[in-house]
Amino acid sequence: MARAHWLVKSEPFKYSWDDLVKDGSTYWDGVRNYQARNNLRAMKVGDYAFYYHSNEGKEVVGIAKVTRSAYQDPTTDDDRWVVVDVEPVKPLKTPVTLAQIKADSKLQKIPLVTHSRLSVMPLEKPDFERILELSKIPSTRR
DNA sequence: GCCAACGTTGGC
DNA sequence: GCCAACGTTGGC
Repeated sequence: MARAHWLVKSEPFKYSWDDLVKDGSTYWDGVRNYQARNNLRAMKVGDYAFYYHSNEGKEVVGIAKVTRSAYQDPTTDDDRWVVVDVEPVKPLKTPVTLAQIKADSKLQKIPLVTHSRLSVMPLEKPDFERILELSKIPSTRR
């Protein structure tokens, strides 16, 4: 089956891209929303996920890879919640901001725009690639 | 810091 | 099972 694409959000002061790079890998905890949880469960080893900084920055900063599929969240006894393991793949050349995504005619339907509170969301491949394209535009030309 | 949007909880 | 109240998230 083809690799799936995702976007995960983190508040950078809680756990930033740099933290992930520093740690080498982490488990993605803290999801307490059923829809996001279901998305976590659908992730497979090898899937790519954009790493988005919410609140501070509000931009996609890097690409992470799923290294272990969903298992019981070690931070709670509540068996409704799961985590996945992720590791950094590479940072985006230039971050892609929410404003850019909102302004892009091809990206109007992605959950980040239509469903802003969802913290783990699937992305269609063309949308994933479109965001990658945007990240190649140097910030000086924006 | 405010507030809108949305999800969850709990009373009935 | 409905819906009002409440809490949380996240953009601005």
